[in-house]
Amino acid sequence: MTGITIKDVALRAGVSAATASRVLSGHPATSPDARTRVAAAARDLDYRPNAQARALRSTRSDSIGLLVPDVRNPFFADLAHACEQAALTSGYVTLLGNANENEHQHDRYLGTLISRRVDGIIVAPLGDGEGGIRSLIARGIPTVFVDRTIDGLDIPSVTTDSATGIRQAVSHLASLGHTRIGYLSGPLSTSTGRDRIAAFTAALAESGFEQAPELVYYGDFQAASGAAGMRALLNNEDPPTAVLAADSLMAVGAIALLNERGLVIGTDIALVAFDDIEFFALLNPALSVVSHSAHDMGRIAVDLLLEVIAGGSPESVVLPSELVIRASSSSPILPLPLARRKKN
Amino acid sequence: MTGITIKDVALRAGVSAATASRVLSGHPATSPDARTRVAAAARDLDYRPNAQARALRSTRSDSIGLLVPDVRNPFFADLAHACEQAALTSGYVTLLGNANENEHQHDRYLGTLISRRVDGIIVAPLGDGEGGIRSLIARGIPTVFVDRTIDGLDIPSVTTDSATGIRQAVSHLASLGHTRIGYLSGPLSTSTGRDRIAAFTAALAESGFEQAPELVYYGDFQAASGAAGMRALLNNEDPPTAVLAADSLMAVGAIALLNERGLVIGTDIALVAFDDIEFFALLNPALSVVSHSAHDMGRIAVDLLLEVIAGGSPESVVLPSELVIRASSSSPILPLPLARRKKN
DNA sequence: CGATTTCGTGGAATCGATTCCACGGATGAG
DNA sequence: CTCATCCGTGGAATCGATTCCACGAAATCG
Repeated sequence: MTGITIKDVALRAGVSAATASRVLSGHPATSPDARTRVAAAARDLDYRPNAQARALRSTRSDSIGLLVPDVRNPFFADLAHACEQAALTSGYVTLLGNANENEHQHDRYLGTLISRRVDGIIVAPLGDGEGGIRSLIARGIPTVFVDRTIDGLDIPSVTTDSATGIRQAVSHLASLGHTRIGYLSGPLSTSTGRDRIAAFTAALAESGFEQAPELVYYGDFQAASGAAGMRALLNNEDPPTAVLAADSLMAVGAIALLNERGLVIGTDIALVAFDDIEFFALLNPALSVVSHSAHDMGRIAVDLLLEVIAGGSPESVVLPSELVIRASSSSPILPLPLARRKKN
Repeated sequence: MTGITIKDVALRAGVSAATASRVLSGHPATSPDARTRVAAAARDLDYRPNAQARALRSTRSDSIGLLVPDVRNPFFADLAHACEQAALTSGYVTLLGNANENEHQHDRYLGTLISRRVDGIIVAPLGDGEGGIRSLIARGIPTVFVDRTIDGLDIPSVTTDSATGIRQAVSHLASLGHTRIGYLSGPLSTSTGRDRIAAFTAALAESGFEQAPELVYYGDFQAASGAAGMRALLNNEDPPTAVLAADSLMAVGAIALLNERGLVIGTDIALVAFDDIEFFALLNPALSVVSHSAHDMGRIAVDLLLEVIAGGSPESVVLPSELVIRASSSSPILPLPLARRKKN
C-alpha cells in the first residue's frame, strides 16, 4: 500500500536501517552527517513510520484510551476535548470510545482498547467493576477513573465534590422560601448518582427539611428521563416549587416538559441543574447551575494517567463545585404557586 | 506486561500457534477438536490478541479515523457519535481526532492517522487541500469528506444541500415582511461557508431583494464571532430586522449578545440558525432552524468509506436541509423596529 | 607511542500474529 | 489393493521498526 518503509529511507540516505531508526527517533549516537542525510531522505519520501511496527517492538503505543458514557453529553464532550488536548501536548493520541451509557458496549470498547495496547486508559466507569474493568486491572494496565468511581477499587480518580455545590443550591432555594424541593436523580448504579442524592438529602436536613420520597425521581442521566421525572414530580398532590436536576441532560428534558406545559421557569417553578454548559446561560431565563470544570477534570486526569504510566501511584483528586445563581432561581417563592400551576 | 500471547494459548490447547491463529480468526481448515480446545484456552487465559501485531502482518487495522473540526460543536458531536456507532456495527473502531478548527493540528492528526495505518479516514477538511490532505491522497488511503469538501479533489463526500433550507428560510422571513435580512457567514475558506453565503445571496434575489454588503458579517463558525457579528449588524444605520446564522455556534454567540442587549428574539428581531441542535428547541422563544441530519451524514459517510475500502468508487451524497419554523421567527415584522431597538 | 576508551555503524534478533508451504494420515476412485 | 486427493497441522517466513551486540576507527590517557 503505502510502501515507504524505513529501509527505503535508509537506502536513499546510504545508511543502514538501524542508523536510520536511530536518527529518526532522536538517539544520541548518530553522526551529524547521517542525521542530515536521513532527515532529508525521510522528508523527500514523505516517510511516515508504521506506528504498529514501532509499538510492537517497543511495547508502547503513545496512545491513551478515553471511554466516556456519551459524547453527545456536552459535559463529556468538553471533557473529551480537554483530555485530548492535554494528551496531545504530551505526545499521546487519544482513542475516544463511547459507551452509549450501555454496559455491554462499554466492555466491548475496553476490550478493543486492551487489544490495541494503549499505554493507559481514562474511563468513566459503568457498572460494578465486574466486567471489562476487571480485565483492565488484572492486566495492570494504567487506569484512571474520571467523573465516576467504583467502590472498593484502588484506582486513582478525578471526581467532583458534588456536595458543596448541592448544599449551596439547597440553601439558596431555601432562602428564597422554597420548602418543597424536588430532585431528579441519576441512577444509583453510578457513583455520581449516589453521591449527589446523598448530598441532596444531607443538605435538606441541614436546612431543616426532611426528604419527601415523592419528590425524588430516579432517572438515567438522559434527557428523556428528565422529562419523565419532571412530569412525575408535577403530578404530585403537592408538587415541588423548586427542582434540582442531577445532570445537564436531565435538566434539558425537564425544561422541555416545563415548556410543553406552559410553565415559566423562574416564575412558576425554580430550576437548578448540575453541570454548567454554555447553552444554559442562553436560556430565558438563564439557568442557575452547580458548576464544575470539565476542562480541569480532563487535564488532571491526563496528568494522573501519565504519572501512573511512569510507575507512580498518584493521589486521587477531588475538584470543587459551586453554585452559579442565574434567573431561573432568583425570584422568591410565589404566593400561590399551586393555584397558578393548576391553571395549566 | 500483559504477557499472554497466542503461543500461550497454543501451548495450553496443545496445538501450534498456527492452528491457534486459524481457530481464532475463524479459518475453515480447523478440526472441531482443535476449535473447542483453543477456544477454551483463550477464554481461560482471557487472551486478547495484540492488534498491532495482527495489523502489521495483515495490513489492515480494523480501524477508521474520523477528523472533525471540533467535538464541542454539537453538530459534530452528533456526527461523531453516528459515525462511531455505524463503524462499530461493521467491526471497526473509530479513532476520533479534533482539529480544533486549526489547520496545523488538523495536519498533525492526519499524520498520526496515517502512521497508525487506519483502513480509511472520514474528514471534514480544513484548508485548501495542500497540507495533510495531499499526503492522504498521494498514498491512496481510502478517504471520504463529510460536511465540507475541497474543490478540484475527486473524493467521495457527504454534504448538505444548504440551498433549499436557506431559500425556505429567506422566503419565510420575507413573507413575514422582513426586507433587511442580516447574515452571519462562516469563513469563505470552507466549502460550507461559501455554499451558504451563495445560497443566501441567491435566495435574496429570488425574493426580489438585493444584498446589502453591510448586512453580511464574516465569522469563523465559532461562538465569539457570532456575537461580534451580531454586534456589527446592530451597529448599522439601518439594522436588519431578521438574521440568519450560518451554524449553531455562531447562533449561540448571537443569542448571547441579543440577551445582553436586552433585545427579545422573535419580537425585536427574528433569528434563524443553520444546524438543528436539541437545545435550540428549549430556548424561549424556541429557535427556528435550518435542519439537516448529522446522524444520516455519519451513517452514510461510513457506508461510503466501507465501499471505498472495498475498492469501489461510490457517488457522493448530498443530504437535504429544511426549514423548521419555531417562535423565533413567527411574528410578523414590527411597525417600528428601529425605534424600539434604539431604546436599548 | 602503545593501550584503552569512546563512538558511529551495520548485522541480526526480536516483538506477536498471520500465512505460505510441505507433510502425513485418511478417504475415495479405479 | 494401489494411487491420487483432500484436509488438518506444524514449521518457518514475514510484516516494519527497534535494539542488542560486535566491530573498526578515532580519540584519550599514562
